[in-house]
Amino acid sequence: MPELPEVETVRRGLAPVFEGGRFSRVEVRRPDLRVPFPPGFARRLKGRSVTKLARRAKYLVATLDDGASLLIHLGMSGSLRIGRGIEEERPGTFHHPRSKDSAHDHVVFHMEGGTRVTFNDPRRFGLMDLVRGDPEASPHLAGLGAEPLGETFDAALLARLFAGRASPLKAALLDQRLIAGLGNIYVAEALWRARLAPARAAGTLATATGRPAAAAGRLVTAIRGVLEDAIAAGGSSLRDHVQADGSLGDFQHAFAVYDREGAPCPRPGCRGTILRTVTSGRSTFACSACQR
DNA sequence: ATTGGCGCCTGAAAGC
DNA sequence: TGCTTTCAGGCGCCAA
Repeated sequence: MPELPEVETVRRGLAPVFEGGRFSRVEVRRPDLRVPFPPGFARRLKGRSVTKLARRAKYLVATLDDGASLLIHLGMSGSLRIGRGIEEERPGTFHHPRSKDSAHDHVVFHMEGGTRVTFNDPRRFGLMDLVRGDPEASPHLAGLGAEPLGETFDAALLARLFAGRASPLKAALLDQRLIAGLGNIYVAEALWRARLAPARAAGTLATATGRPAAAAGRLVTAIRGVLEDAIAAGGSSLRDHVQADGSLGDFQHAFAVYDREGAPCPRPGCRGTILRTVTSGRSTFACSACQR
């Protein structure tokens, strides 16, 4: 759920608070999320300042002034709230509308100056870790594939990654070891934009010599485009979010196929209908007419 | 070595 | 109306 665009939206909302800020105290209200907090988590954060808040795939990476890094993954239902005093607002997250329940406020970062950042995660699929040295070398990030918004992500790279793979495009795109940051929603949207069927073999995007097929270029453009559009929409939802009912962000209204089973395909001239199929127990949405 | 499937976890929605 | 069941999915793990 929080996929790359949602995490980037959260990063942008949180950066003004974290960057240059210092943790006066960190409250950890349970021993674990999806995995245990590392030993001494709260103690090691206390007194540290954040020099930079970055994003890698779906991870937030806060660089600390002692050289360590705080990693935060939102899982499926994680959100971060910024507040001081009684009032709090969310910097823009993908969370459940009524999950404001403080019973799920698992971590509270108290910043010097009085601002609070509260991590809420009803389903506890999120995780936090504290790693020393280069965070890219940490177990969480080391195995991640290409950053889809990075400069090196192009048709040639995609063709190399997918060459020889018999697995469906959908599975290949969801594999974080190949391309990192896409989830079920944006994979569906990107494949629709590229007019590619989810079940098509990933290897068909490369020629026999390993060069990119035309479809590889379309897919790269589609991935970048859908992520950029979603980030732009998430950003715009930030303002609304303050008075918010907890909606996803504007981009949900722009879905072409995701969660639109039975709807007419929105592609001009296409008379197809959006179909929902289930693969590995997961919903897949696509137009059977224009996606090949 | 890849690739598919399961289960974690909770709340919303659908079903009876 | 109220209870029960299903579904959502990121990701680690296991199995074929």
